[in-house]
Amino acid sequence: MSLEKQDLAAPAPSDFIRDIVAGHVAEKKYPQIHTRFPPEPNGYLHIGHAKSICLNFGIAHEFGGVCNLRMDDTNPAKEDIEYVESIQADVNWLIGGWAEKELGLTPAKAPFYASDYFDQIYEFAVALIKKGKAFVCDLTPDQTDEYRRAGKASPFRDRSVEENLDLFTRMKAGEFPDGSRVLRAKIIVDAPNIWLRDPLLYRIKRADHHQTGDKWCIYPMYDFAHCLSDYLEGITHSICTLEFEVHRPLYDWILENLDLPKTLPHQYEFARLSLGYTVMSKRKLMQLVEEKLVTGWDDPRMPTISGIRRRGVTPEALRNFAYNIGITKYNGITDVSVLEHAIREDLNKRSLRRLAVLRPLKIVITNVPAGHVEELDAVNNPEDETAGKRKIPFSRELFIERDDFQEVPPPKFFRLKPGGEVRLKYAYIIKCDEVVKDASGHITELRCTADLDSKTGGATSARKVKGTIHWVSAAHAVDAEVRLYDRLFTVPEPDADGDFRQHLNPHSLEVLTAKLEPSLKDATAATRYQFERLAYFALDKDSGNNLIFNRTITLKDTWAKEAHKAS
RNA sequence: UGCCCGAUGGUGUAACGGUAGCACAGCAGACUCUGAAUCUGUUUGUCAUGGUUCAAAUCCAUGUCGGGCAACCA
Repeated sequence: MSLEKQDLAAPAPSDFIRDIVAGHVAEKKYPQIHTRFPPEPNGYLHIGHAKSICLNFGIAHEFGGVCNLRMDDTNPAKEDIEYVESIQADVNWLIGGWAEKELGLTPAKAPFYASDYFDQIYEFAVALIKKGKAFVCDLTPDQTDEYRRAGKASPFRDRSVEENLDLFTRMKAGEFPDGSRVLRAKIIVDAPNIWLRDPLLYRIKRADHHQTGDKWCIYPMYDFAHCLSDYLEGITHSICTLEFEVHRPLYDWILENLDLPKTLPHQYEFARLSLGYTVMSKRKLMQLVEEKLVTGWDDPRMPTISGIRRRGVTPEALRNFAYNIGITKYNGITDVSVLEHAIREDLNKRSLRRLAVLRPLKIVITNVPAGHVEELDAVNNPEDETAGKRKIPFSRELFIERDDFQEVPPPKFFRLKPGGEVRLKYAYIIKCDEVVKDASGHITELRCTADLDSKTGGATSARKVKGTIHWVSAAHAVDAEVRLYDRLFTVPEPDADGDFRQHLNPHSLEVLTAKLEPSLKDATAATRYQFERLAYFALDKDSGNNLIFNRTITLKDTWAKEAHKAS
C-alpha cells in the first residue's frame, strides 16, 4: 500500500486541539495555520516527542499549514550540538514521506533556533524596561525564592528606568558575575499564579553556546524566549504539554505588553505520553546512558526515536501509534500493547518472510540421500502478492527450532514429537523416528523420514497435519548474530516508587547465533523481515560482513500463553 | 498550603443536551503449509451527591480522587 493511500484510508484524527484549529480555519482567523515543534537540544528525542511531532506536523499537514522545527536553545549549559544533530535526524526520519512539505525552513534551509532571535529578544527586554515593566534585581536566588513565596516585592522593584537600562546594558556587557543579577518582569508580586510574581526574564550565565559561541553572557529564560520566538516566526498555534498550562498567563502577558503589530500566537496544552514498562524523562534516559545500563541513546531497548528506529520500527508504525492514542488533557498511561500492535500491524503488511532457526536442533531425513539438494518455492509475503517468491534449498540434514520438538509433549502440542508427524513449511511432512542423545541425556539429533509425495503441490500434500514448522538446510545455512530484545523494565510503572533502575529487566537482551536461509545473505537495512513463526527482524547498523539482526518484536504467541496457563 | 487542570469498561479514546461507540488487551470459536495474519462472537464503563431540563457523560454547584506548577531548567 502506498503511503498516500494509507493516509487517505486512515480516518482523519479528531481531538480538542484539531477542533479548535478547524474552527479557526472555518472563520479564516489566520491566513495560514502555523505550528512548531520546539525541543531543547539537551537529550535525544523519545516516543513522547514523537507524539508531539505527529500532532504539530499532523495539524500543519491536515490544514494546509506549516510546522517549524525550532531548537529551544536558551540554556547552553545543558545543550550540545550532538543533540541538535540527532533531533534533526529523528524529525526528518519521522516526517519523511509524509509531512516533509510542511516543514518550515529558515532562509538557510536549516531548522530554526531560539538563539537566532537573541538580538531581537534582547531589544524586547529593553522595550519592557523602557515601559517600566521590567527591572534588574540583585536578590540572590534564595532571597528571590523567599520573596516570591511570601508575595513580597523585591527591594529593587522600583529602580528607575534609567538605572534599569544602565544595569541591563552592563549585564549584557559582562560587567557582573554569573548569577549576581537578573532581569525580572514587573507584573504582580502576590499574584495567585506564581508565574506572574515578577518572573525572571534574563540571567547572567557565562557558557559557550553551540550556536552563538561566546557572544552572550546573558540568556533569556524559557518563558521570555518562547513566546517571542513563536511570535517572530508567525506561529498561530503554540502547542505544548500540560505542565506549561500555568505559564500561559505569562506567555500572554509578555506578548500583550510589547505593543506588537502582528497577530499574536496562542498556547494550547495537551497531556504528554506515558507508556507502560517505560521511563520517559530525559533525565532518566540520560542516566541509563551515562551509567551504561544500555549501550547508548540509540540502544534498541530505549524509548528514544533513534532506539526505536534501530530496533526496526518504521516511521509509519510510529505515526499510526501516535494517531491511535489520541490527544487529550488527561494524564493516563498508555498500554505498551497499543504500541506493539501498531508495530506488528505495519510489519505484517510489509515484511519479507524468511526461514530462520534461532536455537538449532539437527534433524536427519533418513530417506533423503546425502548430497541430494532441491530448490523449493517459498512465498515472500502472503500479505502482498507483488513481493513474489524465492527458492530455498532442502537437503538431508536440516536444523529445526529446539522448541518445536518435545520428547514428552504437553497436551495440545502439535509440533514434532517421537512418532509424530509435522509439516516442514514449503517442504515435506516428516515423522520423527528416533531421538539421539549424548551421554548426559541431551538431545543431539532427530532421525526422521519424509513422506516424499507430500511436498507442496505433491500427491499427498493435502494431507492434514496439525503442525507446520520452519527449518533451514544445515549445509546451506548462513550464521548470523541475532539480538533478541525485550522490554527494558519488568514492571508497568518503573518510576512509580523509589529507584527505577531496580526494575531493569535482566533479560532485556539475549544474543544468539542463528541459522538463516541463504537468501538472507543479501539482507538490506531498508528491508523488514519476518522470521516465520518467530518475530520481525531488521538488520542492525553494526552489521557488516557478519550479519547482525535485531528482533523488532515477536509475533503474537498464543501457544506460549496456552502453555503458560497449563503450567 | 496556594493556584491551575483533569476524571467514560482492564488500558487509551469518541459521543459537542437526544440510541454510550472505537481501538488495544481479554475470553470463546472459525480458518490456517506461520499456534501469525484474517474472520465471527463476546465480558466489562460515564467518580459521588444534588440541581437545571421533556431529556445530562455532556450544563451548574458541592465533594472525592488524580495530575501539574511554586528552578537564575525547558
